[in-house]
Amino acid sequence: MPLLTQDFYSQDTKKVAKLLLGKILCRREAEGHVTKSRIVETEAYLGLKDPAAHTFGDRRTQRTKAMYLDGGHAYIYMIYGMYFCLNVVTRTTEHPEAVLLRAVEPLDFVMPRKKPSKTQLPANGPGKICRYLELTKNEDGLSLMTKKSVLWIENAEDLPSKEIVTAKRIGVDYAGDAANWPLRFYIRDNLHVSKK
DNA sequence: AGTGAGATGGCCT
DNA sequence: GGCCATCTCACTA
Repeated sequence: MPLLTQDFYSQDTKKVAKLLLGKILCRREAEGHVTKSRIVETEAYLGLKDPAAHTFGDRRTQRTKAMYLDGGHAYIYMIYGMYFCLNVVTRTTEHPEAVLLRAVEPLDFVMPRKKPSKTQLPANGPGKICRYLELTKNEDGLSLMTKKSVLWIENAEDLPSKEIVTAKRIGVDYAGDAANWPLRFYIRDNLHVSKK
């Protein structure tokens, strides 16, 4: 499958967040093997005018530098001192916006016969994605638009809109009314979506 | 099944 | 010093 290009990532952030559902996140391991996962849950962060976004009010800091790159780069930051979260930067340098990846479905996943264990559902949360794919600050700012990178996203067929559920974002209660904005998207009935 | 605390560090005022 | 775009485990019942 072809990679998603600059044109794709430059679009409206909310649109990109929806379109990313079902697309294939690819991670090249140290040995050259490529781990592939399907994106099943995302959240849009609308930059300058979004109180929940790190770039709210145009705050340019060391941490948010990658958000000011063109669309199609990774923004990875540390949270709670021990986890990392992976975002896809959208739009252009004047619009520091991004899509948080909240959950992916490992493509070699096999439905267990009995009860699923925690280790069989390893990437159903933003911190768990980075733990699963071993992503850290080292990968912050990397391009997602070339296979020469260690991280990229391949295209896949767009999902029908009835398979997409829209909801409030998680963990942003501090952001006032913005906490209620419908900017979280996930694939209906997908087993790998993060739990409430 | 539901609640609560602790881990742990960088960023921001 | 306080607050996080989180996760896990221990505790109640």
